[in-house]
Amino acid sequence: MTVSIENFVKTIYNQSRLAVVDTRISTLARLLNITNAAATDMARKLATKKLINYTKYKPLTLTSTGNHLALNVIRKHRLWESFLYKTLNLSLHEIHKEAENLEHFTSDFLADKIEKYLGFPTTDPHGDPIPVLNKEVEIDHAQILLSDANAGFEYEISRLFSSEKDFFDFCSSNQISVGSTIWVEKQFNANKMTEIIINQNKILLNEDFTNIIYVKQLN
Amino acid sequence: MTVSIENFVKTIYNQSRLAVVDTRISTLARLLNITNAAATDMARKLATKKLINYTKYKPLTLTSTGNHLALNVIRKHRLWESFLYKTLNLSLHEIHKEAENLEHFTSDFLADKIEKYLGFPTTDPHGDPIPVLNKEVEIDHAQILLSDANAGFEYEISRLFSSEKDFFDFCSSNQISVGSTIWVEKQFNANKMTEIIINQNKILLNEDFTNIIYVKQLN
DNA sequence: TTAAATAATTAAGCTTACTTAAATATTTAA
DNA sequence: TTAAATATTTAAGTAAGCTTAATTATTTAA
Repeated sequence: MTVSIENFVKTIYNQSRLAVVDTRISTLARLLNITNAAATDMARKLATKKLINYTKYKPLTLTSTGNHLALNVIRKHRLWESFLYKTLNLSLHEIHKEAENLEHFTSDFLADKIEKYLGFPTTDPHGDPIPVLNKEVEIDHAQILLSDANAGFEYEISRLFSSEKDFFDFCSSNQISVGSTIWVEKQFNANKMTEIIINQNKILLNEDFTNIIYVKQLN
Repeated sequence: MTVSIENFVKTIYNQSRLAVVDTRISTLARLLNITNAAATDMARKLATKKLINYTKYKPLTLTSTGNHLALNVIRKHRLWESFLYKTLNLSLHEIHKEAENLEHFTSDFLADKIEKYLGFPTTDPHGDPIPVLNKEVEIDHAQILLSDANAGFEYEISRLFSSEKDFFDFCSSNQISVGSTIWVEKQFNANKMTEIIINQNKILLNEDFTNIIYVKQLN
């Protein structure tokens, strides 16, 4: 499989796991930085390879083979992130950028070695689950979006689901990291903002951020 | 730079460092598993990019830019080998195979981090020197080929210069590794074979092997 | 409910890195 | 020293993964 194909199925997979599923040609094209025409071409090609289900003008879905391929790439991505984070102490954004390249040039053999070295971790440093070969990724039901958290409760940050440098820079300058404890002060439902207190500091987050921060209620 | 270009200049570099320099089109084509026609094409292209000096029908040489590129790729290769060897305990051949892919998708930033993690090593687990950015690789004059060693002396193995699985399998099953001590029993000059004693075992090596094993005389 | 906006598709073309086949140059050996 | 062998180059063509431009389908908003 080529890098283009791996990135295409990986993007479909990621888009199909969002709260608002969006696997339209134009969305994939935008995320992959290619034209709609190129995305349509690729869709037709991957359909003949039985990696995706494709009906003209309809959103794309992965076949079970395509799903398997996507999970294999994502597994390697998250194992690399974990490995580089542990050994070289890179930042959350740095590990993502490097893993984005390495994921396509990693043998199953090497991925297994890394997995073993790390002690078979279940999540990467962003809190993203690391797929286990031939197993569907399970949803952690104890975990909810910060935008859905209730005011007046304490939560632990469990996942920072992003690949944007700006977001990670914001997180690190506000001590927002996986494992830290926060107090949800107020949900401004009208303007979709959330006020939290972290280490005595009040922060107001808008939905762009509260929709990618996952938390678990404490006690 | 593409993978094809990086591998092309890397191969020229490696061929130009052999005892018998051979950077002819047909040799490069064979080593890169492409046709002579493709190698000629690439030679013409890289000449316009000022990476190589190319005159029709003549052996290829690297420009200083080409040399720099080759060393950068080789540096990443050997840093990866060292890193995977240390952390994951892979074999000499396994680290080579993985590094062969990873070398092309490693940022300078990541290479620097690995180099620092390893404590700025000067050689990789094969004993191959790790180039330092913007410095020419120095030849270790204390080191000679096993084929040039003198009978009746003790040597330390300092480099196993190969990428062949068969060679590394042979080495590991005969306890030949970088750092081990050997006794050179006899040089059969007529048939280009060398008899050595290692851990009380006599082994007869032919020139294919004694021309890629480097040693340093002890005391 | 239909016109306008948006999205998706098709068609034609480009670049990279190859291929095979044919032509030409260089090297080797009788 | 020249004929044969080998090496290199040139020419034409291919597949992947893109592009732009034009066309067609779908969605949205008046």
